[in-house]
Amino acid sequence: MNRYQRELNPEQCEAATHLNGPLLILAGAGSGKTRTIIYRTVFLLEQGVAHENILAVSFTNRAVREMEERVAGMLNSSGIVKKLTMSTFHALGVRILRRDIEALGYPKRFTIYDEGDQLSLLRRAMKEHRVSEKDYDPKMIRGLISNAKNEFEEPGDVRDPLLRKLYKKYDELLRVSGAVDFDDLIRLPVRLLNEHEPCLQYWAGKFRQIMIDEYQDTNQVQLLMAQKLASIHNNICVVGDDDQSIYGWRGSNVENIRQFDKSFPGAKIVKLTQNYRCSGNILEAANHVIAKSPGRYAKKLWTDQPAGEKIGMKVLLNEADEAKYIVKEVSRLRYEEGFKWSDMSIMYRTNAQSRSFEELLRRERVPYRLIGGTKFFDRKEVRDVVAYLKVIHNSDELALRRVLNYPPRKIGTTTMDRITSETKARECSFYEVCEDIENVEKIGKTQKAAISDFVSLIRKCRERITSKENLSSVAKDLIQFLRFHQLLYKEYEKLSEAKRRIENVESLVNSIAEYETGDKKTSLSDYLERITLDSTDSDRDKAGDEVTLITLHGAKGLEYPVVFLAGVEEGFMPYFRGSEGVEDLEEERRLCYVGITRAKKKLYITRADMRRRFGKTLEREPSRFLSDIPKECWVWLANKKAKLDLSEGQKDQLFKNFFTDMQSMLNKK
DNA sequence: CGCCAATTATTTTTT
DNA sequence: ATAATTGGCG
Repeated sequence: MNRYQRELNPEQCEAATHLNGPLLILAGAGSGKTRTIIYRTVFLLEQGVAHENILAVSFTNRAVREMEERVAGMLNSSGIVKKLTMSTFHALGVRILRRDIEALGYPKRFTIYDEGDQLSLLRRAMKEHRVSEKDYDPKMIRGLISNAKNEFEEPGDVRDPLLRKLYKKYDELLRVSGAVDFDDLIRLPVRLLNEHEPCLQYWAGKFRQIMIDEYQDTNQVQLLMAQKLASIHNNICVVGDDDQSIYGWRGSNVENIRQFDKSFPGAKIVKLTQNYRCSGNILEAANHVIAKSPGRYAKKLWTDQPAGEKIGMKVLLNEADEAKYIVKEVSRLRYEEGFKWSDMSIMYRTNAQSRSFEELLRRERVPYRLIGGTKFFDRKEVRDVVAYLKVIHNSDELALRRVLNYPPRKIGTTTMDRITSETKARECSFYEVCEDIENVEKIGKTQKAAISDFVSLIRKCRERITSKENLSSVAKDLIQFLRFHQLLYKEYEKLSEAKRRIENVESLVNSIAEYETGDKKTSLSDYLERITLDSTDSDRDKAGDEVTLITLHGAKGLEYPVVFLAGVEEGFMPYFRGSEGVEDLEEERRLCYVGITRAKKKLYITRADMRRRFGKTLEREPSRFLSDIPKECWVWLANKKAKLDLSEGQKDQLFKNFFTDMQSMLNKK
């Protein structure tokens, strides 16, 4: 018996030791998916596939890091892992583009625009075409353009004349800015692979073995990319679970995984159906919820674990009571049942639901970490500082427009518009006009002085950076010089709000300093690219002993001994979007399934009868998915009586817990 | 152009 | 409920 047979179950082993031809690994929730692909990577290396010929792609930086760490752990060498290409789809796209993008007429040193940048650019496109933002919501148009790009449609392919016009203009603006958006990071590499033979030869030749994780989340253009990359060696292994496809509203197409053997003829399919995560009752409930889903691969997860505890259901009066109940239960599990804080997770559908839990957890001094919400680098105050860095880096016009009058320098729309028209007259960049502002007509004296001060500020920062000064110290001085703190105090009435934002600005400086420590070569452009491609809060992954608050989407791929599914009501699960009602009921069902299958030992399902939303009180009904959970799997939870008579062992535990709590509190300060 | 008051949107989200 | 945006006025 070899190592693979010994350490994997028969299905996992079959998948891990598959060598040639397309392979689909249908990996049910908790079926040891990651384990299987780690073993397969090692297997490939053992079979003599060279490191540089292996590509592993996933969606999130977190998943990539996990894969890297676990492969390194198995090989006892992190040096080898560096030669494997493990990457997100988007980071891989960047690599392909950095090599050959000039063939498409973009500059080699293109910049990457995130969603916010996209929106600013689109607004300008709409302005130029005199399309009113009142008539057409830029966010919606952005979504439509994004859909078109993800379907690999060029502007000319778009039916709707208005959309065609805006898409075209938007792409033109990207081009003159020397920028690409997130969607382009997949779409343009596909164009290169299609149109530029040397590019195809290089990449499709290089990757003899390709693995793609979370394949159920791929969209049309990602499928095209996969097909192109696999077109020479035809060794593509995708891993995923159609039951966990929850990103359809972002353009992912569950049919990609359901029709895998159509995209890659002759594909072998291996199903991993043994679940190692959930106890019996939890898995039983999950199986019943998902069973109704139409068009899925037939598979029923099974476990050899005992039935375990039944799922606890609880109905509360309102969201405050729901939070009270859960937080009390969390504490009880910690102090009476010996769970760690980090064993427990509270999950909900929308980020806004986290608030009531946060407030109470803070009040009760329960350590928690909140995952998701407005991402760190999307916060206004952080974006403002980053915009300065972008201006310093390459005079990026969008960034420049953002900060030219922030902090206020008496430069308003009139002046901005005049500069814009000057760029057209002179056929030069926005920044170049600013540099030569003295010779621009019709600009006020005050404005001219302000702009030339601004330009010399940027110049000074550039000089300091080219003379190898630390980025973080330049940023620090810049913030001080701009009197950013005072600005924030002025901008926010609430002192606590201003302080929070100042903290964020400080965290940004810390993030730069952290980036600079270590022996890797660092540069401003590399830092900026990193934060657009990997917006992971640097402290998000550091695991302390904390209760996790997370949305169902964020929880995919995670597991906890104890899960609280909160707000399991019509409106949240399934989610009602505005007046349109449910967007995709089946996807909502899958989301519910994802939530249930996160729990290993204990699952609580709670809901409230009433809820305040946008300041109005609403009556809430139980989620329709609850009726699919068999009666034998769950029980109503009563209010717990305080336990008065503790055993000696329990008292001892309580004391220990108290002690470690104090310790961690002190460490934090 | 800056400031204040009124108005309006915001609550799925890997990159 | 709250933060961000917009519109009118000085």
